[in-house]
Amino acid sequence: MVTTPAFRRLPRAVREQQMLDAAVRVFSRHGYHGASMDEIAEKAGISKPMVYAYLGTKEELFVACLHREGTRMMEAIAGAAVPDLPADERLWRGLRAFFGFVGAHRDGWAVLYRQARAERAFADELTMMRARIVEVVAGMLDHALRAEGREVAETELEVVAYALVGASESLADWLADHPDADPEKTATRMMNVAWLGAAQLLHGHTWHPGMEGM
Amino acid sequence: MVTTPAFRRLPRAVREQQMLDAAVRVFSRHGYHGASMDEIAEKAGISKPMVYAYLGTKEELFVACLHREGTRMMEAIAGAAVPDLPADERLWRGLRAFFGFVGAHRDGWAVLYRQARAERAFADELTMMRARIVEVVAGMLDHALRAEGREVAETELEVVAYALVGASESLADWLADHPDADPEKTATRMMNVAWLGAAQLLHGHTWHPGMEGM
DNA sequence: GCGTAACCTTACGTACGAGTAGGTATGCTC
DNA sequence: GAGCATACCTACTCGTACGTAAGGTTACGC
Repeated sequence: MVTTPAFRRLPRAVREQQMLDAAVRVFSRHGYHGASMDEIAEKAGISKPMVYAYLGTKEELFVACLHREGTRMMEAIAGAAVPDLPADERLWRGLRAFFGFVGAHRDGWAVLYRQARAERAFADELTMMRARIVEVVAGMLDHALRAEGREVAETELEVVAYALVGASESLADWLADHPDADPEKTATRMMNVAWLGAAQLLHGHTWHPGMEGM
Repeated sequence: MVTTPAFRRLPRAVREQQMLDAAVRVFSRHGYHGASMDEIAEKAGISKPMVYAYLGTKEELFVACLHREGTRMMEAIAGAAVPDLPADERLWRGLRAFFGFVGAHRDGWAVLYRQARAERAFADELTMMRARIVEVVAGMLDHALRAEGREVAETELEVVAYALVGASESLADWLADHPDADPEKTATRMMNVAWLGAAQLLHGHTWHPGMEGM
């Protein structure tokens, strides 16, 4: 008696994606520690040893999730913020893509990101990803500055870029916690804070202690 | 034979503080889950049942840490940002106090910010604390706006405030990871981004889609 | 049609860490 | 200096979940 098995065998590449899908869902629901490999396997419709065979330990699995989702996000942003455009146009498109992505993956990306920050083991991975974005933003600012004949120390630039990226991350977090919020509007608000502040810097205005009330 | 005991008995209040000190250190080093009650007890120079007797379960212990560090931070900020000063002066003093606190209590900050965010169980506590800060910042902006006869929707204000708070948190995170960085300088940089951007808003300049390159 | 390799499973070892039972010493009060 | 409350300890239970050993099943090459 040959019963057609409910779930056919599938090639490795397909299963891996199913596992990653399940892992992202479970990790984002229960957190890194709260998630169990058993549940991930179950949600992926597969047994636990397969997960270990394909994606390795829990830690490696989480890194794989982080990597896939992070790459997707980077691609979404890179695809939108094409070079050879004015800096503000690029920034705007980049922000819109970023918030669009986060808005579309509320359960996935934002939560995964939050988890990664808490664990020392993933700090490096995270730092590298953020560094790439900060570099891009700093590059935009630098480009715009040079176009106006100004120049700013690299560290200075980096810290400002870091602040802008941080503000975006926080708004992304806020977005993830407010399901009915509009990503587009959020991006506009971020653009207001970022660009108006940056524009001031571009025009040589800086604030320093002792000039309060001016 | 009466050997003087190496560690004398201490009143409850003192031991509780020692336990909290140890807990903050351990939590910030290994994360909420990575930390073990045994290690916390050991670092506090006491045995585990005492921790349970005084501060309760692991979760309650963490909340106690969160509460103490959070209160300290709030007090540091509130003590600096006195009312009845111009908005920018208040913002500057608040920022300086904030970054000063983080610089001096890097462990406490790590617990508050990185660990508490990851765990759903502590999200509420965190959200409330942040909400209080956002409210204060939004109040500053609102005050400054009214002084100039302008008015902005409350939601708008809140999101901008949220972005500024987020940027500060990120820079604080950066500060925590760079032991040789100067809190004062970091505060100045944050002030630049925040206040120059906000000043633009105050003067009625806003950015909106479609005005790129202007 | 048959072997081989890849796919997939059940069932387990094991370690770690939260929380507790029950007992000992110390200092304070009268 | 007896009694009592409080500080404190050693040594244990027990659940949970990571990671694995060893064996069954399907597809595919030849």
